[in-house]
Amino acid sequence: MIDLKVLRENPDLVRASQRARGEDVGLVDVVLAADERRRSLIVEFEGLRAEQNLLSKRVGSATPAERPNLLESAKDLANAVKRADAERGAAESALREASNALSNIVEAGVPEGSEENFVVLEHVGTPRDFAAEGFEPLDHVELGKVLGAIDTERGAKVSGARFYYLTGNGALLEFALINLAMAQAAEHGFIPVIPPVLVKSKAMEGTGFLGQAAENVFHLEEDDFYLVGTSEVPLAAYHMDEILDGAKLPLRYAGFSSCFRREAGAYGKDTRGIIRVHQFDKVEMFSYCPPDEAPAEHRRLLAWEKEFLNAIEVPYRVIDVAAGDLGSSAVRKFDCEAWIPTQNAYREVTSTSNCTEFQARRLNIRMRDSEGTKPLATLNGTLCAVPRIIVAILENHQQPDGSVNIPLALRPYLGGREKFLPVNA
RNA sequence: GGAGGACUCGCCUAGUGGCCGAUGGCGUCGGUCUUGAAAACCGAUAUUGGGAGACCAAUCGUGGGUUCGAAUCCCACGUCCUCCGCCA
Repeated sequence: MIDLKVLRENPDLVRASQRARGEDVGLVDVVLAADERRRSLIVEFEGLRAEQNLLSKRVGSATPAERPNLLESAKDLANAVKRADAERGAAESALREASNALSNIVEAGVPEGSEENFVVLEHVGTPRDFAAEGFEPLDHVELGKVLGAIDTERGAKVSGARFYYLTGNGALLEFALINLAMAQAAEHGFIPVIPPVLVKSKAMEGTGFLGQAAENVFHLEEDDFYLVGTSEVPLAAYHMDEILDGAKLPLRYAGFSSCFRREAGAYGKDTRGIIRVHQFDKVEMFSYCPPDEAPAEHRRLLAWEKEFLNAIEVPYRVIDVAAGDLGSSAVRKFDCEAWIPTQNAYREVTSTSNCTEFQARRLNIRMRDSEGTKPLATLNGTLCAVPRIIVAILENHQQPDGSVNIPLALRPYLGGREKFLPVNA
């Protein structure tokens, strides 16, 4: 939810933001009207209520003789108060609904346009020249088979499309990646967290995933639970309804969890392999910080993402995502895209978003400092989304004999091994 | 699953229909005293909304209800605790 004060004082800013996102600009006026109506109904209700409070006090101290008359008018007033209260309540929910539909106000400098209008900020590393090395690289599905690491066929047999088993080397590689990521996070002061992956609607809604992203969320009808698509959700909701001590910010958490995504609207996209799957594990960074520090914190999260990608030694580029491709909570988003040789393309492996006070307002999370209490900023960033990182490692570090070199940083977590070797079928 | 009990301001707690936005203690902050600190003493110390403001309104787990008036009475739900059963 955006700041209604900003909306009232500078509606054009919000209109421009909606336009940049390609979202409904007219919503701004709907929200303004709802806000207007709500405030006038509050004034009406409170006036009546104050009158009633006075009258009630007089009833208490009235003599038996004057009591019946007072009670008579008090009764009328009580009805009027009840009516006004109901109208006020309705106006408040109308405003909430309308303002919840508004996306966060995009940061100045975000590229205009939609998905394809991103701006490349930098390239890190150089893709290998497999032709020069004299062999044709295998894709991660084939490598996964050769190494006994990924079993997509049995994943499909047991659970359907977009499911897979990580086996042997694949499973060990996941554990190593998680350990490396958590070690890095802890070193930088993140508190490691293993959160619940089933959450109530309040958590899902407050994080902003029940709006435009709702179709990608698994919902357990019978128990009214939602399966999280990222530990961002339970990490953001962790401090729901709390006031945090400003002196202890930024507060940083690194959450490890399974993530579940319906991938609706992705029919036919990335159907091969484990680039786009319904279930995967991920280490996610999450930060609560003062609003004025949010842009700097955003850059720090990006730097930590790069640190991890540097450690696994794959070429990647960093992009500044265009306004039309931002989530509703985010004002700006940087993605890191790893080079995938067999696709001859950079593919998203991490993503970091600055959500400013948008989520905090919805989740009722505030900070207290010398200036009082106010909403704080929340930011998130991927540290390690396991399957995509596995794809990047296997494809980029493969050797002509089908083996895969293990990046130096991962070796301590794999018993010192230097490479994954093909297994006999 | 069954039976009881609890839920009040950062923490603990008083409060059974109007004198209660709410007592007291702890903690925190400010002051007096002190070379400094501690102790003692004095004072301050919830949140939200409306209003330019004096102020006004709301909030005692949540939502309903009774009443002129609810922290207080009634109903439902939630959370936690204890006991019993069941499962491991």
